[in-house]
Amino acid sequence: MKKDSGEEKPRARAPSPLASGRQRLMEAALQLAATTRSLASLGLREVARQAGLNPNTFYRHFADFDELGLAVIDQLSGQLREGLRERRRRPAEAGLKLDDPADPVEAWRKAQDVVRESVALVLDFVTEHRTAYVVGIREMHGSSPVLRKALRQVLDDIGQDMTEDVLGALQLPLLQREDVAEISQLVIRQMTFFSLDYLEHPEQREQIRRQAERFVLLLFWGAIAAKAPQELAASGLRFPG
Amino acid sequence: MKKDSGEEKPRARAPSPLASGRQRLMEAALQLAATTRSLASLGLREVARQAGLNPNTFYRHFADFDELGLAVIDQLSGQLREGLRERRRRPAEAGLKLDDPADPVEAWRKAQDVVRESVALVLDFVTEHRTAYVVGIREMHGSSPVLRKALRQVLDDIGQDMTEDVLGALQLPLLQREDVAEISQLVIRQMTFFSLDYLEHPEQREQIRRQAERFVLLLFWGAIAAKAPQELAASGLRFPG
DNA sequence: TGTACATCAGTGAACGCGCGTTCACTGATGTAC
DNA sequence: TGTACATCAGTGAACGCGCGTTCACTGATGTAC
Repeated sequence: MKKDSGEEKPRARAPSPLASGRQRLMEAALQLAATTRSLASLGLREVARQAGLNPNTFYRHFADFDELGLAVIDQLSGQLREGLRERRRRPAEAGLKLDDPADPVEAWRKAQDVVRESVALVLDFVTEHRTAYVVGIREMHGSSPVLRKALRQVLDDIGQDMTEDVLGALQLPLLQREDVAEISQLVIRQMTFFSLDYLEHPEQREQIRRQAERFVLLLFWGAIAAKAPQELAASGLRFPG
Repeated sequence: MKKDSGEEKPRARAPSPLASGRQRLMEAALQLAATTRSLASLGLREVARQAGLNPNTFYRHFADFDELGLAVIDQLSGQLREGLRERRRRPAEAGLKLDDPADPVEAWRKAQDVVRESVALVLDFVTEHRTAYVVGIREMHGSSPVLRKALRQVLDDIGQDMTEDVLGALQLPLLQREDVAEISQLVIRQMTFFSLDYLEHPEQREQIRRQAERFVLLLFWGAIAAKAPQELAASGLRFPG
């Protein structure tokens, strides 16, 4: 024996064919959920057919249909959040210092650039991962409490990532972490609407992109003005547009 | 003959049993959609069973299942929008005049009251019409393009109602109609999240209510501060909270 | 007014079909010794 | 190293069941004349 016996059943096995049956079933389910109905209403045979497999092969990988649904959502969640994280890795922006008397105008212009880049990142991302995104949003409002909760959590996690990003990239001394966190959640949620509009109306993409940017800026502007209207007025900053 | 003949087939018939078969089928579908799956994935026999009718009776009222889906959404849309309209009818509030040097503080306090009442109205409404609301939001993100479009339209219509309300109840000389319309759409969309949170977490209702109020105020504050930071600072208004 | 007819919601039986699930089997691959 | 065995993804046939849909029928009610 190579190892002490009795610990646990040897489980290590070569992953072998990378596009395994399990993966093919999950991709088939995602594809069908995006184009036909909700995940929960898909049929076992329907999914197996789409994956090019015998209906019974399903049982080699999943005990029942719920298990496949959860596996799909799990993978999809990781894909959404990790995809966004990866895209976001870039040199941190120089800080926006609203209380820096040197050049608040230039600082605010830089903040606008950050917002513009972030909005573009999200919209490009949903375009690239359209299927996963559409299904994710759909199931977030679907009838399965488990999936619903999981996907709400994904959205909140993304909101937390955004909070860290903003705190890292911009120095907004007037806003505290909790203010930024609140705004981040509002922005992430609103972006689900902008994103779906963006996907469904390719001819209005530029307009939707601008609306989204304006919304984000409006919230930050409002939050800063709520904290310190005097300082904002004194800075001489102008809201864009 | 009682009337000139040939005009058109006489169609008038007594509505007879008010809870007619058609209505019972629609209510059964709505109930099932709220608790099990999406409208599109319901079965004809399933709905008939829930309605206490023979499966064939379905064909007396609808050609196919899509027709029932549309009828349900139609009724639901009217219920949502009309319900909100009816609740809103009340004496118009006295105006908020930010440029009125007399007492902008008092005017802003009144605006806060309006926001508070409006948010409460929406949250009470969704609690009361929970089934219709949940299904509506679900189908707005569902897989049927027809239903999706119809429900987005409902949301936009409600946004327009809100725009008229705000323009009627508050006098915000710094904001133009298009500004208010933009904010209204953002608020209505964000309220779908607040509303679902509100329904699903009864123990956090007061907190969610406050978050929603704060969001609305933040947007208006931001829009005013974007247009006229100097005037806002000069007015001496303080953002609540 | 009566009478014959059309309309319409609803019923029950029957159909063919696709579904989820079970069973017995194959063939490839990793593991024990 | 060879050999026997366990594991596992995948197959094909078969099952009983609920589905959507069709057909022929009923009984109530409104309309024509």
